Amino acid sequence: MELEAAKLKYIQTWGSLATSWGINKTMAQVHALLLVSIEPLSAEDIMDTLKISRGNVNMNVRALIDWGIVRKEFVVGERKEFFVADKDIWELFKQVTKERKKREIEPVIKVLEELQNDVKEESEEAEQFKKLMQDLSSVTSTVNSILDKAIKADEHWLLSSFTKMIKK
Amino acid sequence: MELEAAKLKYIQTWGSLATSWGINKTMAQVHALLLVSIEPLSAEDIMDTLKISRGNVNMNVRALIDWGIVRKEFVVGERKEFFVADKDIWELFKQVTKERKKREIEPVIKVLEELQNDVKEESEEAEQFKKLMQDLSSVTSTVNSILDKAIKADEHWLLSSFTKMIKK
DNA sequence: TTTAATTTTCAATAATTTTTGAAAGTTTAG
DNA sequence: CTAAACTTTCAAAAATTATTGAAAATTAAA
Repeated sequence: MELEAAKLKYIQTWGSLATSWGINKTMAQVHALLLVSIEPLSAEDIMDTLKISRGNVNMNVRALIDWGIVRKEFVVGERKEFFVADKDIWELFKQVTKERKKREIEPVIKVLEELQNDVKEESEEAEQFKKLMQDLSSVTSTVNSILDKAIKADEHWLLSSFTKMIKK
Repeated sequence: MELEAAKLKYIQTWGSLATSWGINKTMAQVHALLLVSIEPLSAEDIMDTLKISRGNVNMNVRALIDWGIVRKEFVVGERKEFFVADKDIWELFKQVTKERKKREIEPVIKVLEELQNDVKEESEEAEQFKKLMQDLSSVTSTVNSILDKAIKADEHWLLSSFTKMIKK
């Protein structure tokens, strides 16, 4: 397979994985494109390769910068902005995990804990509900703390430490 | 807070978490409703509580059954079908993880490996691309194998505090 | 300054996903 | 068997989400 064809296939594949995990397809594709590019790319380069509008590129590049996985880079003699994605994939995984944890998982844990505390009733049914909230927040917190460790750890922590946990 | 209000709030919260992880909101809400219900619920019960159509209930309940996290149950003297969600949350986590792994992560690993092998070119650029595919598939595989272990692990390894609710 | 290049914004539009509801299909009681 | 109860299907409508493109804002060169 040609290198360029392979790059495009990777961009497509990554885009569709993103879609099923609730991440904007274009955003994933822009990121994938920057990853496989040797040179920094301008907004126009991205528009041309992915066949998308200027506005779309701008919005998604900014989102990627917000997420901390893409950065601007200046090219000597060029006025316009260029973008690069760092190619350390483990770092990328950590960044994305960190953001999603903070934005999505942590608020849910908070609500589950509140619900547990706010129900004052003491019927059998209420106790069951509180128990369910507790179990849910337990599992959610455990997942959260595994992710926490992953974020802080060195490259191969995740696998080995997890194995230890299982074996106890 | 009233128990019923708390249940509804939980259903909402869970629905919005689902949305940001690429899972249909109604599907998550139906599941949440079944989780907080003491009795098995009929399609009509679900329609009434969530204010959604019969067709919608049918589709989403079937999807939940497909995912292996909801099952039909018969109620004596009743002709229609009733549904229940098992309340073992760890089991739920395992089931969902298993499905997503199989449907979404594994096919991506396969593509990444193919891309690595299919590019025959040996330029510096091609080598960098292959290296990237390798890194991506190694991170993806690591995540995948962690999930694998979680799925296979004994029910209680994660949380010693886990107590069972109604075990059928 | 002024002007041209470039980036950002956002209302309008397009694409996608979800939901509805009524008709068709199935099952069971009598 | 037939009829009523119930479930499933799926085309059309609604809701949601993503994208465009042109105008406004910003930046930097002249």
